[in-house]
Amino acid sequence: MARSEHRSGSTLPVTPPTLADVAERAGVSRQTVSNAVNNPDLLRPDTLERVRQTIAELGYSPNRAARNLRTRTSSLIGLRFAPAQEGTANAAMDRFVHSLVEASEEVGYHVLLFPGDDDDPIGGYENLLRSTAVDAFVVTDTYLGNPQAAWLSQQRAPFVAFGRPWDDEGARHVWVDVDGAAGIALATQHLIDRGHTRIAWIGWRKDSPIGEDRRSGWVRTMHANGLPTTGLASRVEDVVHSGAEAAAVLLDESAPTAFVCASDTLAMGVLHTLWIRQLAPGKDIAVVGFDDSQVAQVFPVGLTSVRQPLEDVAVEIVRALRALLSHQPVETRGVLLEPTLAIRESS
Amino acid sequence: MARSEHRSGSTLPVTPPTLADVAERAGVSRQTVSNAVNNPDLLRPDTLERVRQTIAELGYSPNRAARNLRTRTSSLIGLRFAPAQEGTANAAMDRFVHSLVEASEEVGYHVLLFPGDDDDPIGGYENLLRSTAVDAFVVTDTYLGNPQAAWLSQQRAPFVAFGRPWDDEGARHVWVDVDGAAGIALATQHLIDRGHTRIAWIGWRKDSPIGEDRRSGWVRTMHANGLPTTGLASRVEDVVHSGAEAAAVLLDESAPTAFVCASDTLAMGVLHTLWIRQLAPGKDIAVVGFDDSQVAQVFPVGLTSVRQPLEDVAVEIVRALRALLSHQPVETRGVLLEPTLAIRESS
DNA sequence: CGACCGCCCTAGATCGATCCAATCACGGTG
DNA sequence: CACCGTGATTGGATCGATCTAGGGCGGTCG
Repeated sequence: MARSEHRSGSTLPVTPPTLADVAERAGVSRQTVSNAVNNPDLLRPDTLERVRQTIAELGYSPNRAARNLRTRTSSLIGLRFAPAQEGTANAAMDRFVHSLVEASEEVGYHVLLFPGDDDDPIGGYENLLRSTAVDAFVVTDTYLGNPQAAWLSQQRAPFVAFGRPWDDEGARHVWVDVDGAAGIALATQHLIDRGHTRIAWIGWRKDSPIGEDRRSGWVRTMHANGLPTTGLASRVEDVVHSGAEAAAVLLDESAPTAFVCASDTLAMGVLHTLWIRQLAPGKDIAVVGFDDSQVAQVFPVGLTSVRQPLEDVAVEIVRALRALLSHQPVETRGVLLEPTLAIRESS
Repeated sequence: MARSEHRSGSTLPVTPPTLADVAERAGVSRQTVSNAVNNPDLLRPDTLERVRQTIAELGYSPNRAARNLRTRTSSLIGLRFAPAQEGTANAAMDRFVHSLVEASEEVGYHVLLFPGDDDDPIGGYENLLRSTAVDAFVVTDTYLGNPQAAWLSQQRAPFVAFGRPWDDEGARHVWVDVDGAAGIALATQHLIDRGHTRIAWIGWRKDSPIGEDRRSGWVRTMHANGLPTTGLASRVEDVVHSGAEAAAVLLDESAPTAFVCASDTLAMGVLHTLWIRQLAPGKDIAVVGFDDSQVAQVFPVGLTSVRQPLEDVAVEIVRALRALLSHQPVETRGVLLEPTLAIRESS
C-alpha cells in the first residue's frame, strides 16, 4: 500500500510516516529499515546511509504503540505520585522525581505517574501491570512497611525500591537507599569538630525504623568520641511545634550547645525556640537538620543539613532496573549511598 | 490458538490473558468481549453478564499497546518536567503536577514526564509527538515567551497551556491561567481593611509580564481606595537577598506599614529585614507573599500569601484536553481562575 | 567444479485489540 | 409463507513494528 500524499518539509503530516513508507522510498524492505534503526551493524554501510537519509527526509520515528505491542515492552517506568501533603516530607520526593526523570531519559525510559491513596496501596499498580502499560515500577513509600513490595514480588513484577525493607527479613527485591545513620554521624562529628561536647538529638518516635537508624548515627559518634548521650535525646512527632517544645525542654534540663535533628522540620522548631529565647543560631547554639529542604535554606539563617544524594539514588535505581529488565543476574540486592553535609550558618 | 496453560487464581500468569482467551472461555467472539468492555449497551444483558464474569475470573485487562496501536491513542499526557532548580519557583510546579496526575486519572489519562533543558525547548516534545507516544501535552513554561506553544500549534499537536500567551496576540491555542492581578488586589484590599494606608510593592523587573500583571493589581486597588503608590514600589530580582534590600530602602525612605510582594521569595527577604531591625511581622509591619509555598508557612511566623488554585487549574486543563481530543468545538480559548488569600500571622 | 558458508537482505507471520461489513435470529407485516 | 427490519453477534482485515525463516550472491575449500 503506497502512500502518495505530499509531505511538506516543515509541518508534520496528518499521519506520521511508517516503516513501510521509508522502506518504499529507500527501495529496501521494511525489515531493513527496522534494522537500520535497531541493529545498524547488520547493514552494509552504503545501505545504512541511504536508509538513514530517507528516515531523516521523512522525519520518521518508530510508532511507539506498534513497537510496544510487538516487543512487549513500553519503555515506561511507573511511579506512584502520592497526593500532596502539606509538609516537608515530599519536598525530597519531588527532587527525587526530577532526578529519576533525567536518569531514565539517559537510557531511553520515560516516567509514568499515577495517583494512589494510602488506603489502597495496590490499586494503581495492579491496573498498570495487568494492562502491560509499564515495564517496571519504582516504589518509594517503603516506610509504610510496604505491602506494595510484597505484592509486586509475588506478582513477579519488576521493580526497584527506594528505601530498605526494614522489617521484612525475607524480602528478596532490589533496593537503593541512603545511609541515614552515616549522615547523622557526619553531622555529629562536624559539631564535635567545632568543639561541641553536649550535643542533643531530636528524633522521631521509636516505631520509625528510619528514625531509629538516624538516631544510631548520633549515638555511635558520640560514644566513639567519649561523649555522653544520656538526657540529651528526645523523640517527638515530626512537626515544627514538637521540635520547638523538645528544644525548650532540652535547653532547660540538659544545657546542650548543639542540636542534631532527624528532619529539617524539627530543626525549624529548634530555630524557633532559639529565636524566642534570643539565642543566635550558629553562634550561641548550633543546629543541624536532615533533608536539605528548601524550607530551611534561607531564613533566618541558612540551616546546616544532611543532604541525600538523590541524583545518585535515581541513577542507581535506573541501573538496577535495566539489569532487572535485561534479565541479567542480580549482582547486589541492595545499594546504600552516603549522604553529604550541606554546611551553612547554623553550625 | 487456544491457550491451555493452567492459571492460578491468585498469581498473575507469565503472559496475561488476552481478549481471545476470554472469548473462548465465555463462548463468544472476540468482538463481543471487546464490546463488553467498550460498548456494553450493544450486548444483551445476559451475554454481558457472562462475559463480565469471565473477565473477572481471568483477571483480564486490555493490553494497552494493542489498544493504542489500533485506536491511535495512548491515554497519556506529556508534561515536561524541567530540571530542579534551587528556588521557590518549582514548589508550585510540584503541587500542580500532583493535581494534574489526579485530575487526569479521573478521566482515564496518565501523566508522562519527560526532561528538557531550556536550551532546546522543542526537543522532548518532538520525539514524543512523532512517535505518537502521547495524546497531548500540557505546557507549563509559558513565561519564556513559549516557543513550545508556537511550535506545537504549527504541528497541529493537541496541547493546553498553563499560562496566558502574554506577548503573542496571534496565539490561538487553549490556555488556563490564574489571575495574578486579582490575587494581589485581594491581598492589597486585605491590608487596607486592616487599616494600612501606606502599602509598599516589591515586584520583579519590568520585562516580566507576569510581574507587571501582579503589580497592576496593587496599583488598581490602591487607587480605587484613594491611596498613594508613588515612592512605594520597587522592582528587583526574585531572590531573598534582593527582597531584603528593597524592604530596607523602602522602610527608610517611604515608611510603609505593609508590604505586598510578587513572590514568597521576596516576602522572605522582607521578613529577614524586619527580623534584623527587630520589627515584629504582623504587628509592627504586615507582609503578604505570593504562591503559598511551604517555605514560608512555618517560620518565624506564618506568612500570609496568595494561593493559586492549582487543583482547579489542573481540572480545567484536563477538561480542555478532553474537548480538544474529542474534537469538540472549542467553547472558550482561555480560562482565568481566581486565587485565594491564605491569611496567617504576618498580616 | 560443485557443495558450503557468511553476509545482506526480503517476505510472511505475529503481537492483541478494534474497525468494518456481513451474518444470524426473530418477531412483525403484507 | 415469503419478506423485511432491527438488534445481537461474528469473522476477517487492520494498525505498524519486529521475529523467524529463508533466499540471493560471492567467495572458499575439498
